[in-house]
Amino acid sequence: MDKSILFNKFVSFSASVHRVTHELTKDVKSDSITQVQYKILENIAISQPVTPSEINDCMQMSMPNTSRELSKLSEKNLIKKIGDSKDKRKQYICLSQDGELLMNEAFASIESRFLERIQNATKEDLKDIERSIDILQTKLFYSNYK
Amino acid sequence: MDKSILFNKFVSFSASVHRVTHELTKDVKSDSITQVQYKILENIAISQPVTPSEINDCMQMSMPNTSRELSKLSEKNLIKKIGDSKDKRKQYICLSQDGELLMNEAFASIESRFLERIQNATKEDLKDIERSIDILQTKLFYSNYK
DNA sequence: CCTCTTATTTATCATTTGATAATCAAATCA
DNA sequence: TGATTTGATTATCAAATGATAAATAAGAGG
Repeated sequence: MDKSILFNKFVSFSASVHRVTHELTKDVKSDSITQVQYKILENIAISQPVTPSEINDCMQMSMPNTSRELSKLSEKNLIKKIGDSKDKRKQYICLSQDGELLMNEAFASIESRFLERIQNATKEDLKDIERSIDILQTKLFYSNYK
Repeated sequence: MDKSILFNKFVSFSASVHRVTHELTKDVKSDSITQVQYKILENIAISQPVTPSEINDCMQMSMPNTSRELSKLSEKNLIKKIGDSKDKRKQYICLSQDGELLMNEAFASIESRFLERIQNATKEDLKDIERSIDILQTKLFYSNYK
């Protein structure tokens, strides 16, 4: 098996994934927040509660910038900060009610576009898609760190 | 088949793809260019020659901004602009020698990280991966427009 | 030839993002 | 206790990006 060919397929495949996800998520974010802020909210939504440092690591930005964006999200009442009772330096970030609402809407809109995209797929196709996702997720796009 | 479950898998899958490609491509770009400029070069590298408008569509930016970034790449001698002999409004963009060099280095570095990632995969795994990519590319991450 | 459209560029602007240094307060540790 | 480390914030700055209006210049169609 020629791994170079596989690499080429990988390159064009990930380009496709990026293009399609961009298409699906285009304009779903409310105009009141920026792209990074939306990404942060997404991050929080998926794994809340999180500490600013964790967000920081995932998003690969610097602490001062993370902090700044979190403040902005806080001002907009989209997140809540909850102090750790043990270690008073730490905080836990959750979505506020408004934040939950915003993200639910966003996800709903993405899901409906997704369903549109697979509307013509047969039962067989869907099975294939599911299996393929599972395979790639475990064998190629796995995570190194816990 | 529950399409909602599939949607959830899709969400976590595309997050994985983004994370992994980010890992593979992290720091491969030379410091002399910005992130967008690198993306544009990637785009050109894959489908040269391209017109500014085409880049524009793929990258989903506005023409004035595309034009600006192309000029910058031109100043840095990373691309060449070739006029269309028929339609003098059109141009074709290619990588210059320096540009080719830069992108070859980048791709080589990405490829070596990619190979590392699949180094423990068996022949069977590789076959599975390849088939899965093909399936997803045609059935899920297909392109709508030509 | 005159208009209309297309492909691109120039100029300008506000906003977002990234990076750095300095500060603060709480925890840890010697 | 005093020094150091950790988690987070504030302030500031330069650079990158995005958006808009306006200009240019060449095709296309009547």
